[in-house]
Amino acid sequence: MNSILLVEDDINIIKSLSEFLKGEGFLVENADGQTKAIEMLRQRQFDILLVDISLTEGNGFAVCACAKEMGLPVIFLTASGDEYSVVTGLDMGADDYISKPFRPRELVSRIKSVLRRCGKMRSVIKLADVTVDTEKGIVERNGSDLFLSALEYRLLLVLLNNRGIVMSRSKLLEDIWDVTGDFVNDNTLTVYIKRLREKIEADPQDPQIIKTVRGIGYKIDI
Amino acid sequence: MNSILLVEDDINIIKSLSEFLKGEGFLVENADGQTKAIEMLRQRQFDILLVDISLTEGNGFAVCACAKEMGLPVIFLTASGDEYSVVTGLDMGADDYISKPFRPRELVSRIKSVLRRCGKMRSVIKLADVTVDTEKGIVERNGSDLFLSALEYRLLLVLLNNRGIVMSRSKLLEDIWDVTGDFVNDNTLTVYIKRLREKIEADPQDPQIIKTVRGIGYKIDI
DNA sequence: TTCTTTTTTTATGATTTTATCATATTATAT
DNA sequence: ATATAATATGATAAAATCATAAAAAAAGAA
Repeated sequence: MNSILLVEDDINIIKSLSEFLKGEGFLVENADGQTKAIEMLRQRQFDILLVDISLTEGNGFAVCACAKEMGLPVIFLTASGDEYSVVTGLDMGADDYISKPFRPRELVSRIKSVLRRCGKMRSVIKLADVTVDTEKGIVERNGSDLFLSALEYRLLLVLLNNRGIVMSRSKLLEDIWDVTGDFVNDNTLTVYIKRLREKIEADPQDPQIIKTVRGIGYKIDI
Repeated sequence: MNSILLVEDDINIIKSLSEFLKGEGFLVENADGQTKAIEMLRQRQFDILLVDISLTEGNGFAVCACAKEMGLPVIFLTASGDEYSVVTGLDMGADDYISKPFRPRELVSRIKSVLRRCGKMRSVIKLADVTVDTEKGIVERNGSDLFLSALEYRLLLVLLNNRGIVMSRSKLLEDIWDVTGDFVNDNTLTVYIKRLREKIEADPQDPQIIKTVRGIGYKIDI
């Protein structure tokens, strides 16, 4: 889970954007001005800085400089057509910029792209004593590979992408086997859950990672 | 529970899509034309508008404008490759669009994303000391799961979708057991109300959440 | 090819949920 | 106060769901 510091003075944008980014799996903190932002940068560890350069308090360049000092990637949010700021921003070492109004999904893909580019994309997820590295495609316990098959891995990823929420059998079938009807035997999923549990659960008889929600499906809420 | 107004003139799409969306926990109402849609928008409260811009009656832009006036987010359903409409639609203030044919699940994730973005995502509902998280599919008290069965949960959702208004026994039977006549024993509902109360009410003998409206049905108006 | 691994299907037993019945209780009207 | 209708409750049979084992089919590797 990557953490973001969002510096923005428009309370509405803060609310909606940070909500959206959280929904996308990021850890988001807000600062409504440069002073506060710089303070937060010093106190905590962030993976990326999103800063609105049309801030009323200063123009956002100070936070940017501070972030750069700490080796943090920066994305600028600009008012549309603010060419001057864009140029200056990129000169300042901003890694990308996006002009308002933008589509949140577009922003997310830019964030991911920047994180990936500077090797900050955190793709390692811990589930109890099991580690899933989605970048490398490896699942391990105590450093030793658990050797999941392609389908087992895919099943784990789908559950992981929806961590905390119940995935119905039909959704899982659809996501993993690309079927809308029932072209694969419904029990196939059951069998795969068993196989996956046998590999990743400490005690497959009493699964702690993958929980069954009877009548609906399965979930990971650890 | 988020409510959706679906504006679409193809009866087949209306049926299948609204059925699917209901299954995803949304409250769905349909309008088969712009005039009716605008009327409905004025009468009731919705959280989001889904509109097919290839409507035979007008092109859907009028409803969109009306929705925007009311601060309602809009998603366009477009015929594939209808780029002109897409551009115009986004200019009109549509929050997203999806082109047919689309996978229903894709639509759902877009809807959720838009709702989240504009802070309208209603997924956590509090009823006295009970919390219902419709996104996660969890009902809990003091952080501990109440483990509702699939049907108990569905019954709770239907009542919740119609919070404040009395649901007649026949309507509940229709919504939950998909029956119009009396294929299920009428008492089945009574029994399930009891079971649900036993799990969610602090004192099942004196229910505070699910109220009985004698002669009609049940309601939640807490 | 032959052997191994992965994927899918089938079969079976245990468990939980669901539907129904019988009966008790409560509310309303006469 | 009593009769009647509506709802609540408890018990039980039927059905659906899930876990598991094991075999068959398909896909890959040696």
